[in-house]
Amino acid sequence: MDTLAPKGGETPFLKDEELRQGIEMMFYAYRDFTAEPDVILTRFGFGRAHHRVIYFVGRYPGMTVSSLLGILQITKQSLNRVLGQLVREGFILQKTGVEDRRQRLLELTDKGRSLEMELTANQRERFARAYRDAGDDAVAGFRKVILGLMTSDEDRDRFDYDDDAGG
Amino acid sequence: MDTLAPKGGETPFLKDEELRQGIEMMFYAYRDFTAEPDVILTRFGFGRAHHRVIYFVGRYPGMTVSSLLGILQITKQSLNRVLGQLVREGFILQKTGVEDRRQRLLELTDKGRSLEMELTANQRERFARAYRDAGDDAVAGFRKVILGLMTSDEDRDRFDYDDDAGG
DNA sequence: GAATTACGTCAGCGAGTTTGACATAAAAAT
DNA sequence: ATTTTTATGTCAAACTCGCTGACGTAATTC
Repeated sequence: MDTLAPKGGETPFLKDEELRQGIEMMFYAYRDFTAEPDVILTRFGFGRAHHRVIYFVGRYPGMTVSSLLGILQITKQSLNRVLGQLVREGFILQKTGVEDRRQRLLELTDKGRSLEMELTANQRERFARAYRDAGDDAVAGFRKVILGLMTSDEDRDRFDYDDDAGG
Repeated sequence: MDTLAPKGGETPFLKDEELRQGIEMMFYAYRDFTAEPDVILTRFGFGRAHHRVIYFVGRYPGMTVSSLLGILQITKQSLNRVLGQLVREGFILQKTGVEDRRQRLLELTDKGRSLEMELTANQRERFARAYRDAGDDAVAGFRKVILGLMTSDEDRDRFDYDDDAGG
């Protein structure tokens, strides 16, 4: 980094600068957040898409293909290439649903759980360090803001958030 | 969403649950954060990579190719296809450096700035809303945590952060 | 019995990344 | 002045990962 200075050094409008910093912080944080798992994944011939599938199946054992599609927001064709690979290679198990036999309930095998743990360990440590260094109040603020960045309440509701909404 | 409940409902270990929520919040927020610009980009036949280039060139006018590579952390071959496209189509201008004539200093054309504004408007609004709803203290906490998620001080130093580090 | 739902699959396309090798021009080092 | 390093660009091949569109099957619902 050499002669780099953000444009508008005289802060003609503080708000814009503040918001742009938000945009950039998201970029840098996400870039670093995914970098190390990506390295592990290449050892298995997998990519980031595999990570996401493994992560969410580990998180919600017995989840359906539909709900996974709803979370990832990709097409079933895109998912199926990745998911099929994980099933064929023994990382994920599909069980026919009991109530609705059309469903294929997904869960990790031991092999899958092992990879999930290795991948997630890094990201957990990253958050543990950031949370510890920032302190509890900062963490509460972080959660408030990042939940506010999401588009849908459906996603926000996955987290126990206490907005002023709760009467 | 149907019968989805995170594994470990009895919170056998609060920490793990807290950290996993962090991981997931990052995923959902980033997914939504990029979704709408992606739609605009397809109108121009561009992708997310073009957005990043346009954004950072707009942010740091006169930046070099090297520093852009340093920020994006991709290979020059990857960058060059995207960057070359943006130059050929008149969104970005390359000027030979004055001090170092090997450098190609990058800046947006009017056309480029116009697209940059359209793309960024959405993300700025998203942050404006999230920041406003969360309040100043929460924003300060958000910044602390998300800066802590980054790997390098070099990136943290792009932001005016007041950690206890500043003796 | 017909319509809908959950899931899968074949085929093709394109963006975006990678590695590796090579080329040119300018600057820096000797 | 020559050599080495730096900044940038380019050719080629491969792979991930998303997309659209079409079609198929089994199970459920109407």
